[in-house]
Amino acid sequence: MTRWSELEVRVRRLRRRDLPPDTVSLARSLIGKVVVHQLATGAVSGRIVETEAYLAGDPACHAFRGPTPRNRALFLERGHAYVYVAYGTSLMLNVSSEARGVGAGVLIRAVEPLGGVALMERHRGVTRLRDLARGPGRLASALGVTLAEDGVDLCGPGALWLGRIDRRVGPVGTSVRIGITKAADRVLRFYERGSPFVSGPRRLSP
DNA sequence: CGGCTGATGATCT
DNA sequence: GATCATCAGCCGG
Repeated sequence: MTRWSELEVRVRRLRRRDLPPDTVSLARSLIGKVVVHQLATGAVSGRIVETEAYLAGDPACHAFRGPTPRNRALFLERGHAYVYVAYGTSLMLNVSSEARGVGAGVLIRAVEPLGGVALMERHRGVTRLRDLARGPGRLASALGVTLAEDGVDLCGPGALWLGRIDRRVGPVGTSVRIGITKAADRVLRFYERGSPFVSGPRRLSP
């Protein structure tokens, strides 16, 4: 019989059928779900508290101008990782969100640290819990996500996967997306109200 | 805490 | 050559 330490939480893998088959529903439904990464040095995990939807036909979506070497993972069936480099320094973790051939995804912008906190602190070089994975670049760093994870199936048997835990999800708020210039007025950001682990200016997360 | 700035390099035109 | 789905650090209130 498996024993769970007091501080550890049971996380069950999400199957593809657990993911809503459209981008907006997926972005909303990922709030409260969990990202787990099993590394050689240990497992890290975080509870998703903030996402953004990037739709098919959306000028802000990287897939807007069609497939390229960078964005090809956005065109995979929903539930695959799309990882890319932003501003030359930060990696962004997304989940592809539509049928194969349709380019769209959900950016995971922030997680509440769950397991492997010491390892995440090491990855980030900071110890303040609130700052470990608040913001998409920090999140990828904390979870040890690299370009090697681009295109992996998050619903498969791999080391990087999505899960759920038995815990209440607070009310989900919405706002415009952060840090973009195209289609900047569309309300496609989702966050858990009241979570201190959400990124962005406070006025966007009342 | 909010606002601003410079660093930084991959990606595509 | 332009454009970034960002971050850390610094400054003022």
